[in-house]
Amino acid sequence: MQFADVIVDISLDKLDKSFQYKVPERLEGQLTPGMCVMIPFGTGNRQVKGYCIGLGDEAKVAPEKLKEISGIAMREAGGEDVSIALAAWIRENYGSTMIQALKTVLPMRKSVQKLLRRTIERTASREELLSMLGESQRKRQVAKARLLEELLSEERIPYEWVTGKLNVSAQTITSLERAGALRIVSAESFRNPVKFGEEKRDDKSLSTEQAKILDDIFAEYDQGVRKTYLLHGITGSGKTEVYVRLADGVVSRGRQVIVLIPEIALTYQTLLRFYRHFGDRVSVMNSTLSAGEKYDQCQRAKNGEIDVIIGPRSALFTPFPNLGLIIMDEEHEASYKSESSPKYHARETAEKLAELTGASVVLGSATPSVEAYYNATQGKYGMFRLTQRLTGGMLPKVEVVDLREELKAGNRSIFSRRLQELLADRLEKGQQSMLFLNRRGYAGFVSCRSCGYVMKCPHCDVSLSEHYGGKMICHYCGYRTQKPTVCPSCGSKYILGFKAGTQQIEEKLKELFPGIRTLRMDRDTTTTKDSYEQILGAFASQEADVLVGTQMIVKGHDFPNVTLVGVLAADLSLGVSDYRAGERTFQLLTQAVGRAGRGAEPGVAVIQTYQPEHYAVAHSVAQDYEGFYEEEILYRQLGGYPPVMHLLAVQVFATEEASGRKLAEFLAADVKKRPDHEEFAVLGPGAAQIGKVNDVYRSVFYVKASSYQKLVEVKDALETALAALPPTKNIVQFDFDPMNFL
DNA sequence: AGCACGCCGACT
DNA sequence: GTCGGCGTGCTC
Repeated sequence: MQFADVIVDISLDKLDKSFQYKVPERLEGQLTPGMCVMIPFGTGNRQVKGYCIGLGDEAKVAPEKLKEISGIAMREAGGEDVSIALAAWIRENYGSTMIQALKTVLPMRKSVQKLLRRTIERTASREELLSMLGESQRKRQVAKARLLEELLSEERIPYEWVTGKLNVSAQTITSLERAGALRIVSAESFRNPVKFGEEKRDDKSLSTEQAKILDDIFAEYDQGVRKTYLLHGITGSGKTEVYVRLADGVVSRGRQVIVLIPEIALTYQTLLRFYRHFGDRVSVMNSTLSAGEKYDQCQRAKNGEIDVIIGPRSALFTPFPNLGLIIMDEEHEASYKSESSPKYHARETAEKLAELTGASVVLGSATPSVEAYYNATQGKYGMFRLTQRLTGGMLPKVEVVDLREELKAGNRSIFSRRLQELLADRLEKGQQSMLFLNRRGYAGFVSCRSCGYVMKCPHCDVSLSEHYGGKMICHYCGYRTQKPTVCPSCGSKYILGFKAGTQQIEEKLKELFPGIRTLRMDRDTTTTKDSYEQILGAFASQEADVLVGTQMIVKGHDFPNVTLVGVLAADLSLGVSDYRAGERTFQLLTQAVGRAGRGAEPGVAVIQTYQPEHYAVAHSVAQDYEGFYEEEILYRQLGGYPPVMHLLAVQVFATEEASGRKLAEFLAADVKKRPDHEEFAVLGPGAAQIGKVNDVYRSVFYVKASSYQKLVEVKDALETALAALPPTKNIVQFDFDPMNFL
């Protein structure tokens, strides 16, 4: 007798587990994991669709409770089996439950019931309702009364609102429907959520560099070659135009295109380029869309009504019938890595999806991720460069200020003398400035103000973080030590944790320049979706002289009147306990520098730093990506970090501190005693950087290996070990090559 | 989501 | 006592 684990395709969170069914003899051998099946479900045995996620020959519950699978469901057009194969791959490679993986890949299914956008409409007159209300009040029918009262003031109410907030059950609604008080109306509307302007084809002529890229890629494409290309193009070199032409070429070959853009960079300017080319054959997905609108998008994609979709990470799962190309702009962005389980990376997932559908992938960036560039140098990706600025705009002049010299000269302000001088000059000329603070460093690494020495862990080559009570802790291995009172390198007593916020900068600025008009942008001032646009809009219309902000301000719009960019403490992001610190710093500095001088006036960028000689700082000043990469990859090789080696973070979340720690220790010990333990290293376990969030304690340990596949094996073994353990409330999550460290 | 079960007030 | 509404919990 064979048994199948089936996930019920009811878009309900509570059904977040698999159910076991008997496999009838006629289906034995036919049924494989990943297939869609029809099953009798619930007390009424109504037929619902489900996904078979595994087979076994053991019944996990009382066998007499098991029902039989009715049959194999029809394969739906639109590549649903591709989605399921992709979900299975995500589950295997990133570690999560199949349910979580399916929910990620089939997010639209969640809104199926909202397809029926059900609303409740009043059908009786007010008098009739009032009499009904009186009657139900007499009968103490509280639920009915609640709904009737609501109907008196509102003619139509969304169905979910009634069942949700009003807490009126379905049967109460139906009984009122029978009484003639209301009607359930379901409407399905298909509309493009983005309005587009004039459909004007712009026939910009291409540069020779651009034309060559298109020619080369399409030459290979037409020979049936499918691969991943990395497009390394400096800002303003016309990457977007290349994307549009690539998409156009693939669409004209009868296939569809997914364009991934980090949410924050999803500007109207970029979208307009695609609209001009594709009109209403392009669709945009963003987080402001309702579930119903997202469902509409998917239906339109499935029906072949659109050729191109633009959106963030999740747009990858648009079910196109014949996907031909995936474009990923700003490929280095951290937002391409999912922060919730399954913690998939859109770049790798895009490559897998391309493999499943026979598509190509184009990655683009001005500052490629070390992973992507590494793959390109290894010959895994094709590589193209765009080295010319099309607009002819001048790259800004970059000046470096050594903050150690400032200290020696007696200037202990956040602003160096040179920056103050330039700020005053810009104020006088009526030009705008941007001041950029890297807030990542806020959590306090410990450095010496006199020589720039940063306290590091002796085992991990990452910075130690200062904790309450003068302790310094390494979050990789749990090493801890007392904070020294004098710098171990030069003996100075100016060894301090670094703390400075955008608010303080704004205040200091007002002290220094009375009457200055400032705008501040950070997580505190951009709580609503609109506030981001509002602040940028206000700055663009010159309502302020200076914009102070965190990393947010280095992306997005161009401000032609900005002629000065100040990076207040370039190395703040270097002090983070994270092997990506150098890469992130280089990317941020390069982007920040690129903000200056977008208009006719030439710009200046001032980079203040304690470590002007650090390679990430020095190379971004020189705008030299290759030079940076050479040093960075060497560091990754020596330290054994991705992409040279791979890292698996095993994170344990627990409501009881001791129980979570015990589980982490048990799992780590389990990994350490594997027979192949020489092929990897285990770091930890230790407390996570943020040890407790929402009363959940976090422990973490890391497994490091040169082969990714080995880490997948370790993860599989851990999953097996966990399944054998008595069930606890503790949650274990896996994160491969993590971007954010817990 | 849908369905059954058990609880509780109302009414012949 | 019984009827019917209402909340809760389960669905292999």
